[in-house]
Amino acid sequence: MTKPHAQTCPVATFLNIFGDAWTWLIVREAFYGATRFGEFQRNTGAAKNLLSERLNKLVAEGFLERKDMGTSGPRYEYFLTEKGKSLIPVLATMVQWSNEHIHGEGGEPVFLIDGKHNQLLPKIGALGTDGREMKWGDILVRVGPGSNRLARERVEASPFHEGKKKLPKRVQPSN
Amino acid sequence: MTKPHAQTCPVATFLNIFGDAWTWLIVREAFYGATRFGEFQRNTGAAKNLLSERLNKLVAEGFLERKDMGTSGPRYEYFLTEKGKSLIPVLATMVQWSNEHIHGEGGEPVFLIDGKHNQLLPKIGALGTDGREMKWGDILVRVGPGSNRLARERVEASPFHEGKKKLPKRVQPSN
DNA sequence: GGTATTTGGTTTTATAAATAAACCATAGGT
DNA sequence: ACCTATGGTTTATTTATAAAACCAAATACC
Repeated sequence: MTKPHAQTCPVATFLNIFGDAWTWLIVREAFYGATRFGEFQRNTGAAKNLLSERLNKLVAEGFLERKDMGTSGPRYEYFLTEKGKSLIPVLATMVQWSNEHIHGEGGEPVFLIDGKHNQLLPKIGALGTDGREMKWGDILVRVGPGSNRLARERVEASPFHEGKKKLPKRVQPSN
Repeated sequence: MTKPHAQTCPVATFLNIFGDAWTWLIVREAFYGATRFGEFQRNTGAAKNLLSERLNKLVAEGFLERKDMGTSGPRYEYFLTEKGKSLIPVLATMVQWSNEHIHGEGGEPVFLIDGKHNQLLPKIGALGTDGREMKWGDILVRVGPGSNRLARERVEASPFHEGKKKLPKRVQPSN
C-alpha cells in the first residue's frame, strides 16, 4: 500500500499505522521486554534500515519513547509509552486467535497468562451488554460523529447497519 | 515483507496471513456485507489484480467461500466462512482501539453496537480469571507445546516469562 | 597507544510488490 | 448485431522493501 488510505473508517486509519507486519513484530518485541536496537534486530530479523525507520515512526507517533542512556553502555533504549501499552488488547487478541485457529490445541507456541492467578488468560471476546459473547450478526454498526458523507452512506448501506432489522436475501449467509 | 516469517511465534504466524492492509480492508468489507468483486473493488479502492489475488488467497485459506451464482446475474459471490467469522474479535478490537486512540471521543467514524440491546458494544479487553481487566505487566507468557528450542529460549529470556517474578532493572518501565 | 569490536545507524544497490492501464471473455440488454 | 456490465488476467511502470556495504562513536583488548 503506497499511500495511506484516505477513508475515515477506523479500520483504514488503524491500518495506516499498523497495516504492516514489521511494525507488529517490533511491538511484540517491546512487549516481550526488548529495549535496544540490537535486540529488536536479532529477534525480528528486520533489516537495519527498515528497523530504524519503523522505530522512528513508532517514536514519532508516540508508541515508543527513545531514551538516551548516556555515555556508558548502550546509547539508546526504546520503551513503550502508555499509548504503546494500550495496544495490549489488540496484540493479545491476535495471539489468542492465532493459537486457536492457526496452531490449534496442543500446538500453541506460547500462552498468555493471567500473572496474578497463574492461570491461562481467559479468551478475549466481544461481550454484549448482558455479558454474553457476541457472535457474527449480533454486532451491528452505527454511524458516528467522525463520519463524512461518503462513509455514512457506506455504513448505512451495510446490512449490518443498526437500522436494518434483518439481512437482505442476497447476503444471507450461505450455511 | 518478502517471505513469510519462519518464527513459530503466534504473532509471526498471524502476520504471515494478516500482516497486510489490503487483506484487512477486504475482511472489513466482508463483515460489512460485501459479497461481489465489484463491491470489494469500489469500497476498498484496491487494484483489480491485487484484489483478485487477495480474494483467492482468502478463499484458499478458508476465510471466504466463492460461490458460483449460476448463469443469471452476478457470477460469483464471496461469503465469510465460519473461520472467516472467527476474525470478529480481532477486527472489533481494532475498531475500538482506533476509535479510542486515533479518532478520540466525539470523532468516531463508526460505532460497534450490541444489536440485541441496541447499545454500544462494551469495550473488548483482556480480563483475568477474576473478571477484572488486565493491565500491562499483568499478562505474562508461558512456553507452549508448539514451541521449538529457539522460541523457548526467547520466551524464557523475556522479563514477562511467568518464571520471572519481577522485572529486571534495565527494562523497568520509565514512568 | 594502536587495533579490533560492538552498537546504532545511513547510503547504495538489487529485488519484489503495488498501481494503472490495457486487454479479454461471458452474459444480458436494446 | 452491437453495446454494456461484470469479473477478471496480462503487461508495463512506479514505488517500496530488503540486503549489503559503509560509516562513526565508544569501549574493550592487547
